[in-house]
Amino acid sequence: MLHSVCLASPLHSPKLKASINGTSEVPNTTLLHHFTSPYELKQAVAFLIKTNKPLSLLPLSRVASICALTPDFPFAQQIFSSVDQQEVSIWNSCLRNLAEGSSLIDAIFLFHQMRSYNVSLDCFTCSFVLKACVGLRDLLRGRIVHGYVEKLGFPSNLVLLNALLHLYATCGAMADANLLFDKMPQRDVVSWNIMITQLAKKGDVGGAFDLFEKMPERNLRSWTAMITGFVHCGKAKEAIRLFVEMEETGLRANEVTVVAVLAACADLGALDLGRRIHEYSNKSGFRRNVHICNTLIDMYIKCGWLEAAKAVFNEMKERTIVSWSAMIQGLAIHGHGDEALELFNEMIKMGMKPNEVTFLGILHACSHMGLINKGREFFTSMSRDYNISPQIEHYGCMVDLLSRAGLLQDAYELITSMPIKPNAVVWGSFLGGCRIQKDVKMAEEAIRQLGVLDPLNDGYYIIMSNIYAEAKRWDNAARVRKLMKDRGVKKTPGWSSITIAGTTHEFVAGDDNRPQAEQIFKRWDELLEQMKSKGYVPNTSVVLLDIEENEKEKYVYRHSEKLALVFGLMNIKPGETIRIMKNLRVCEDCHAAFKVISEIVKREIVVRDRNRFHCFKDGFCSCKDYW
DNA sequence: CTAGGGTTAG
Repeated sequence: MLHSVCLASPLHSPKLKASINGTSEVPNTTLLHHFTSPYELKQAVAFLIKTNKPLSLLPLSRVASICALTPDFPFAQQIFSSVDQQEVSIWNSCLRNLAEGSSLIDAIFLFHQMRSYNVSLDCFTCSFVLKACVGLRDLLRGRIVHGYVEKLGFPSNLVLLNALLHLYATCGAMADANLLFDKMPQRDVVSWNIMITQLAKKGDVGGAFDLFEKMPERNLRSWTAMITGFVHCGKAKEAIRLFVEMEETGLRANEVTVVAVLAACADLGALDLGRRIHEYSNKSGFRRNVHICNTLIDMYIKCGWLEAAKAVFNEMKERTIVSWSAMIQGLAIHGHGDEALELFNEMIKMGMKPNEVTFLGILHACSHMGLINKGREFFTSMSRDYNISPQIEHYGCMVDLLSRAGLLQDAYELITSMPIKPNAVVWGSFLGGCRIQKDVKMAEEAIRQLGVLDPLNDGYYIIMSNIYAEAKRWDNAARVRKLMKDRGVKKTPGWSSITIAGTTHEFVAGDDNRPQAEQIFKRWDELLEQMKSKGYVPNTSVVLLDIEENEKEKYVYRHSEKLALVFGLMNIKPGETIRIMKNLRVCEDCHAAFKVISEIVKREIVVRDRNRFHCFKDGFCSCKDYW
């Protein structure tokens, strides 16, 4: 009886026997579970046939994964036909592994194998292969799968439609995405979330918010997507506002929400909220989440609290390249380039492989310390030793490094010989160097290029006119300002802000129209006396107007960062660090003044400008006056 | 427990 069953089973199908012909060795039974190639699989099958055992003893998912991408696909099919499980589901789980791993191309290939060997596909097959298409941004292949979805008869499966929506939106085919979204027979919260995320990613945060307001129901992911969207589009304040609103609805932030809100805090320099979120995160058990830790590092760095960033970094059990790069970059912009380089060495020792961002931080560190040769070495080393070819940003850093250090000729040669077309940032760095070196001729070359590359950016005109003014070439300075006016370029108003007890106070230059304005001016006058006795002399060269010297002094005394500082001295209790943010670069006179003031008032003053941090303490600045 | 959406450093 047993014998006849065996005869009837596909075990003894002639085809299968034929296909394992040539395997003469009798395999070890361990091969039944540990075969790693179709060849070994065939030995295992031969063994089973010879010993009259069922093929179902084979681990089927292993059979599938070994044959999936080979010409032995039909061999696996024959095995599956003898077992009590749907063939398609075995291939599907294999497909899923590929699509969720790093072999997306293989997932696509397996899909085509399944097609050509007539496996009857189901929704899951389509779903998994769509995931691979999205990961590969392979819109064309995705459209083909879309065709199958229609043809196979599940065109109204909501999960699949959402996967297709995701595909179109992610691959930039917003027209298709919109069309699909509009004609979907029904939508759920996932459909809306996909649209919101992708619109915001494309910069259409207004469109995203429209949908967010319109959607019938929102879940935590909807809020998170919208908060992330605002942050991504540079609207950190809106992100925070939305987060507060979300909390009011009673929803609790998860890890991803926390990352989004921390990123908003980093942008705004909102240390108080950042600390609150940090506490919340710890209380919620997110302490070990690497994304969160990395974002915390960035947040503390951008809020000017380097020590807190270090503490988070040091406590991390596992670090990724992002953790290291964020910390290195943070040390660099805080003026601790030496520590940044040490950290880089430590990282290399630990076997961590640097990437292009890591080198950006390193070059930054060298640039801010004037380490020309070290910078050059790293620049060479990155492609030679780490196989990372420099991007435009790295060239920008090098041009900054060289020109800032006075090597304008070298910088110019680098610009004209670089294999990528120099952009405005590169020429802008060069122009900045020209200003430090007071090289009018080179600056004129830079501004010529910038007039084409980025004619509406006010910063470059200001620097140029500054260079002329410092050379006392008032006519030329005026000409640049007129050029600006003719081209309709508006000067970005400078502002400084300081946060006291959760309220942010913004100052613009000459601000006399606010409460406490009189007291601020009075306190400034007192300070000025002390400053002068310590040798402070106003540096009026930063004033671009051709006016009387004492008029110029009045201008510099009312710079926004000075007003913010005095306001802070009056309202923040003694001993506490004063943190100021500025949207432009800190001016030279303010820089000199802050050094003296830090000594007089015996407090630490941290200023975040648009490029870096200045930490003033005991009469010195962490940038060592090289910025 | 075979499927779809939100995350970090420049």
